[in-house]
Amino acid sequence: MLKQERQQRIVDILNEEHKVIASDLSKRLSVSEDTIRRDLKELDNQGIIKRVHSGALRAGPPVEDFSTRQGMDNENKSNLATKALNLIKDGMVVLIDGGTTNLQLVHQLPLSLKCTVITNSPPIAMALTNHEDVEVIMIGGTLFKQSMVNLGIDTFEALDKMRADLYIMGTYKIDPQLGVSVPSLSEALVKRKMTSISTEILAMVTDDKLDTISNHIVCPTDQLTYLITERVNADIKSLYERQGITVID
Amino acid sequence: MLKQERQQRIVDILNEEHKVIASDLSKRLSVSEDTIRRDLKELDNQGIIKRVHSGALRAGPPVEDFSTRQGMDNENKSNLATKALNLIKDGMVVLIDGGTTNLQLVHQLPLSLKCTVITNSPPIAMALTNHEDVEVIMIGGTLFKQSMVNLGIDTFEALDKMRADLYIMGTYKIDPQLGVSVPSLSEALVKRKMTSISTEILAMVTDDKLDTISNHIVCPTDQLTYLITERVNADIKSLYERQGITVID
DNA sequence: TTCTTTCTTGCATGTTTGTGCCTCCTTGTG
DNA sequence: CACAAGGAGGCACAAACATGCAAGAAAGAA
Repeated sequence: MLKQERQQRIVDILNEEHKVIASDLSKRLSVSEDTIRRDLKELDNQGIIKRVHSGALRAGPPVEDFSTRQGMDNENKSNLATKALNLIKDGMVVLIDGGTTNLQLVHQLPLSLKCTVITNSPPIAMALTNHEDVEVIMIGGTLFKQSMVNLGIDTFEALDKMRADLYIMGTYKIDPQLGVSVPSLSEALVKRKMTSISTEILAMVTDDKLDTISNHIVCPTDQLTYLITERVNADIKSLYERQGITVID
Repeated sequence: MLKQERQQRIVDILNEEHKVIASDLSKRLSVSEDTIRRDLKELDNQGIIKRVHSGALRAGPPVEDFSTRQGMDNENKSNLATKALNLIKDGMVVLIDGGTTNLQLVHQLPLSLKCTVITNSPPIAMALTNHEDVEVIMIGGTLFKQSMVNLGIDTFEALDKMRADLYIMGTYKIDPQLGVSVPSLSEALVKRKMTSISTEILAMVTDDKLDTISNHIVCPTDQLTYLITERVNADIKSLYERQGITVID
C-alpha cells in the first residue's frame, strides 16, 4: 500500500469514527506503529488532523468550533438550508450574514453557482473558497466573536454603499407580533441596515426559535419575504402568511 | 509500443484502478522501470497524474490555492513564527495580512495576549476566536480566494483611517536590492498601503523565498524593521543588516 | 537509398525515501 | 510516586529514484 493511500485511509477512518488510536491503526493497516506515528505527525503538520497522545482527532475547520458552541442541531439546520437552495439563482447579489444555519446553506450551494455574495461573516466567506464563480465581498468591522460577524460603524457605512437582491438573515428569535430580535444592539443595527438595502428577505428558523423574543428588535415580521421552518402546523403558518410572507416548510 | 500509446495506457489503468505501482506497470507493459518512471514523471509534469513514491495516484484539482499551500512546509513556517512571538506585546495595535506563515504565528499567540489585531484575512480573524482579550478589526473588500485576503478599493479606503504599531507582512518574494514583491497588483497596492500606516514592519521568509522576485514591487527592503529567516548565513544577514534591518534567525 | 540528427530506451552509478527496530525520554493514570 | 503506554530520534536496509551514458530506433534531408 502506498504511503499517500494509507494516509488517505487514516483521514477517511477519522472522518468516519471521529478519533483514531495509533496502535489500532497499526493493526488495521498492517504497518508498524512507528509508521502510523509518522503518518499522524505528517498529517498533523499539514493541519489535516489533530494529533493527540496515543492517536488523533479531527481537525475540523475552525468553522466547526463556532458552530459547535452554538449547539449541534446541525441536521435540522441542514434540512432547512436545503429548502432555501432554489431561491438562489445565477446572477443574483445575495447578502448573507452570520449564523450556523446560514453556514449550512453555504456549504450546500452548488459549485457551479455564479453570483455575488456579500457577507460580514468570515466563516461564510471562507466556506465559499471553492466556488470559483462566486464573487465574495466581505464587509469589514469589529469582529464579534460570539456570532463570528463583523459589526460596528465601519460595517454600517460599507453596507450603505451596497444593494442586494436577497438577504439571508441569520435568525435568533422570531415572534409573529414583535418581529425578529437579537440579543445585542450592534447586531440589531447591522441587521436592520441589511434589511433596508435588500429587495427580498429570507429567514430560516428552527422550531425552538419560533415565538420567542430577545432584547433588540431588528424588524417587524411583515418585512420578511420568505420564512423557512421545520414543520407545517397550519395555525402558525397562516399567522405568518397573513402578513404577506411566503412560508416554506 | 509507442511512448504516447504507453502513456495513454497508464492513464487508462490509473483511471480504472485509482493507483498504479511503477514496478507493476513495468511488467505489465514490458518496459524497464526507468521508462515507466520517466512516463510517470512526464504525466505528473503535465498535471495529468499525481506522482508519489513507488507509483502514482489520480490527480486532484489542479490549482495550488490557499488550502494547498496551507499544507506545505508547516514545520519551517511554524518555527519562523515562534521567533516573532516576542515582538508582539500587550497593548499594541498589530496589522496582520494573509499568508500561511502569518496564520501559523496567530495560532501560536498566547491566549492571554491583550491587543488589537487589524486584518484583511478571514482565516487570521477566525484563528483569533478564542483570544478573549484580542480585539479583531476586519478590513473588508473583495475576497481574493487564492490568498484568502480582502482586496480592492474598500480595503484601501478602510486602511486609510487606521494606524498600526506593527505590520506583519505576508511575504511572497524578497530580494535585497529590489525589495518585497507579490504576483498580483491589487495585493501589492494593499500591502503598500499597509506599509505606509505602520510604525514598524516585520517580514518572515522561508529560505526559498530569499533572493527571489515577483511581478509587483511592494516596497524596498530598507523599509522593513525586522526580518525573520530560517538560517544564519552571515553574508545574507549582513546584506540586509546594512540596510538597517534587524535580522532575527 | 544513405547519412545525419533527434528521440527513446535500458543500464550503471550514486542518492533518497520509507519502513522497522532499538534505545531513551515523556505522558497519563492509578 | 511508580509504572505502563506512547513518543522522539537514530540506525540500518531494501526499494525506489535521479542522472549520465551509450546503443538503438525514428525521422528527415541530401
